[in-house]
Amino acid sequence: MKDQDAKTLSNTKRAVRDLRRMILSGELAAGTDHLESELAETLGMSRTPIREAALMLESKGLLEMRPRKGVRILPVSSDDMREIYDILTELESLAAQRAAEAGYSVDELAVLAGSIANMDQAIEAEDLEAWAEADELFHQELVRLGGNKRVEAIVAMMSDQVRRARATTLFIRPLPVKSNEDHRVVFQAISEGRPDTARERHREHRLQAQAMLCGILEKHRLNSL
Amino acid sequence: MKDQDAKTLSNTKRAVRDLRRMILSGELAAGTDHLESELAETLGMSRTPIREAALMLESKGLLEMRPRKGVRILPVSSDDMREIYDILTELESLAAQRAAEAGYSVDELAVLAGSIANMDQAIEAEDLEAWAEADELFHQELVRLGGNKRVEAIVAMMSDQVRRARATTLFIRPLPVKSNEDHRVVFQAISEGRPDTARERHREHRLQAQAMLCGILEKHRLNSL
DNA sequence: GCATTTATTTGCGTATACATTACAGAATGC
DNA sequence: GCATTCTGTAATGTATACGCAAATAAATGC
Repeated sequence: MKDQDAKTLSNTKRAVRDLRRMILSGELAAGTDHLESELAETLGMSRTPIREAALMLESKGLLEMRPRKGVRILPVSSDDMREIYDILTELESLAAQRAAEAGYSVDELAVLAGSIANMDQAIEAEDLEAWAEADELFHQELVRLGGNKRVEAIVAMMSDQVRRARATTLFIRPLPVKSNEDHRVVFQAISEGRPDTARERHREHRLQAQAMLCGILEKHRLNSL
Repeated sequence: MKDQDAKTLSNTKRAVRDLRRMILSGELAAGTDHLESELAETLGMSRTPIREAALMLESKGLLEMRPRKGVRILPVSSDDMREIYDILTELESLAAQRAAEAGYSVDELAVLAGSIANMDQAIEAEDLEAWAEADELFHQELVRLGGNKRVEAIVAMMSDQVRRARATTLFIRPLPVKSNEDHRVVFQAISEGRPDTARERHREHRLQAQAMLCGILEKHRLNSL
């Protein structure tokens, strides 16, 4: 098991993990305030590791520490979503390009291929949760193949901020059939070593996803997820 | 004055500011280790705010906290530089595009124009320090005009990591005459509202800067700045 | 009754003390 | 002489205590 909970893991790291989990799951709702001492009690530790964890999550953009008001779970507006998707578009396109340039073997592209297969399956079964998970893995793996650790870190950060919003929009948006088509084309370009195509097609893919998502958010007046 | 040192500023914030300053100036050299207690004594405060500051600077990529070894000032290799410039290239190009789309007035572009003028002056006077400062301002203002706070934050972060390296390469590199030409072209495209041109020209500008800088670093075996 | 001032409370920032743990070096067994 | 275990120490991780400043409640003057 990976549950080295009270064991090797420091309290600070546990706090980071647990708080992040609670934020992403909505247990700590966007826009709500929480005293350091409350959180400390909830997680069964003192304020010190809570503060340290909060500091880290603050620089990851998940929350904000305001003197006397407690830590505030940051909501994500549709404007925020535009900002985030703009960044994801640029950096993931770069990753796609670099992955295509790297000339990976079929073997090395196995995870990417697997996630595409899983998305296809999920669509067939109309299992949106499964699709979302596979989609997440596809993008994560794509970025990993891009070979830029900093890009990886930034994309992971942005993805965290997006995750809550996606949970909401997942069941409003149209079935992502077109999306799967895009993934296949990008994959093809990478495996055939065509950087420009990979970059450009992935870019278009992301721009469409952004337009769709922000469109939904604005239409439904979902403004602080 | 902006020196609200012991006054309104908390110790943690002072520590962030001072440590950052010490790292960028080289007073805390890349690759060196420093105990929390040492730093605390140096800055005249207890370990608590030092730890909090270190945590923040860690997530900005300037240092690393390793159990028992102290705080390590992260060196920047030429590979790191490639990663960073790849990101700067993408995000600044986006900013240039967005700035051109925004249709700013001459007035709103004053800072940008001013920094270009300063660079011209600096080149004429062969004052490289002054040129670097104006160049920094140009890029910072460009990103600000792009109107994406997150891009601004990321670029600022990456710029911090680059700064030490530039101090070293500044006097090895050729006089940045071509660079100034590029800035003018990008500025022109922005003021005339031509997003594609702004984006593409700035992209080329950055790619050339990257090639030049990484070339120098590798040639001179400067591998941990 | 309203405004202004004064208490009081509450939560954070920071210092400090303590527990923990990884490493170094000594000591012991073989 | 080598490996192994033991023990001491140094630096971190965490709890706790306390002062202070801000927010709220109470009280006083008008």
